[in-house]
Amino acid sequence: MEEFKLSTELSRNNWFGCLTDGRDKLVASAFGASSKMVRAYLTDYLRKTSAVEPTLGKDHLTHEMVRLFDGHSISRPVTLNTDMISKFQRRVYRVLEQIPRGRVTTYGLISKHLGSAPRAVGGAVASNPWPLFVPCQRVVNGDLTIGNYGLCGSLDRTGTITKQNLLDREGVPIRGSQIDQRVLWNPTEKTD
DNA sequence: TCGAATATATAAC
DNA sequence: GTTATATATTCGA
Repeated sequence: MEEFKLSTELSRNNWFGCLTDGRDKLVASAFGASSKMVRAYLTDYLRKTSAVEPTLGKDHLTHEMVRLFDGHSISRPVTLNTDMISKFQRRVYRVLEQIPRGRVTTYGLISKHLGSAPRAVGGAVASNPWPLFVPCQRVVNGDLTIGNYGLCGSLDRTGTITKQNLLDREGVPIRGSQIDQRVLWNPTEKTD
């Protein structure tokens, strides 16, 4: 039976957690105010498909999360374990990975690009298993307000604050709760 | 502001 | 299997 490892780290007044498989591929990540929330969320995520409990350990990936949390880029590439996600999720996350740092796009633009619907895209973005590594914070409302952000599965006001702070540290210009239209990125743009 | 429309995922038959 | 219900949305009246 395959081994999974759960590692956590306290930094910036937040707990960061990574769930990795036997080949050190990232199965899921999570962060939030309490270690209990982060651990519970990740073990629950694992239980969705596998009946095993992860072993506890250390991993450099949590430190990469802190870098991303600070608005920096990661220092070495990460391999994602995509076994648990749907085909549609894959299509959506491929778009998210192309949004440049310091810019944002909207649920509506992504849905147009994929020939889907905004609400369906919202669903896929909401179930992003790799927050920070896959920058779902860069997807905002069509009117360029911040929009929602779930922390360990729970949606509330603090999630939106967290999302705004993440964008701010990435260099996204925000006045009040309005994002500057100049940093809006359209998925049809060439990224190559 | 409020309701319908839309695609996907999940729970419920 | 098929049908209902719930979404990190959007657009028009």
